[in-house]
Amino acid sequence: MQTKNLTIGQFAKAVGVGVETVRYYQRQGLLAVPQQTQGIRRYAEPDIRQLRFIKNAQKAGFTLKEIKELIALDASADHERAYDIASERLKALDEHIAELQEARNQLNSLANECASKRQGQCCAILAAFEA
Amino acid sequence: MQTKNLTIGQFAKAVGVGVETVRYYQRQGLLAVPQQTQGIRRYAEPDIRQLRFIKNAQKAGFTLKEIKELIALDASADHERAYDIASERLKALDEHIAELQEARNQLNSLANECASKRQGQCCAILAAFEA
DNA sequence: ATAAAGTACGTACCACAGTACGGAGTCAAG
DNA sequence: CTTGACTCCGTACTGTGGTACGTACTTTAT
Repeated sequence: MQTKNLTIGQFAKAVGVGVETVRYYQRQGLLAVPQQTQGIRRYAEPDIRQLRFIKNAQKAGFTLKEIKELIALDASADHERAYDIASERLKALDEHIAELQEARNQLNSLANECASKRQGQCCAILAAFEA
Repeated sequence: MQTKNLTIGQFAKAVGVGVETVRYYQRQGLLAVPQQTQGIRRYAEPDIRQLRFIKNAQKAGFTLKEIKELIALDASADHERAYDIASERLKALDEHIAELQEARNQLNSLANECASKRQGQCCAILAAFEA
């Protein structure tokens, strides 16, 4: 048997989330709630793929709400809309990355400055944000 | 007069935040609460620099709690600790950027894939996250 | 056969970073 | 000298993404 063999605990562990998170996603309508057999639900491959999808989309910066929309789109095969959403997210992602890059560089030069003149009453890190 | 001339509304506007945000930061101990004259507080340059500092640090990914610590460090001149915090944040920032970069590239190739074969029942975006 | 571990479900709670609201006071312009 | 805009203050509420808790039931190992 390779289908419907996982309990919620094994299922959650397989994807690296907590049991409560699985239940939370189910409540939010992000994850299908499988039929229960004698009061216990069983999870299988499709469920794992679904949960992984959620986690991957989350990494790409989608909110759970957006992910829910994506899932709905999957069902309705609204290709156009999915593309639009992805493009939008891509743009936002690029902007966000650029911002972080900027912040990173700023912080980096501050830290270097601080490291080099390890004597003054500094502190460049604290002072320079104020500029 | 160029000192203590701004009301909270002008002050907030000068830095691009809401009045309620200013008050929130004051409650959180991130922003000094100036003396009030006849019931109205007045803000000046140092306050603006302080608020800008908070906003800049936030852009670098510091939480308000961490920013509060940084401010306290500024007062105590704990140079060492500030450097450590900055280094830590820098590392986290690099990791975060790498993650986003990864997610971005994945999402990008999905979107391209989707755009090129604009006919199949696709949808690569939705399908490929599942892989 | 019983104890420990796991599950289902509902409700409550958490951190984070604000945002909104209501009442009372103040200040500036007409 | 009143109207409207702004301020102060406290408390409450929001959204996001979970986490925890208690009760009842089931399953698994001993």
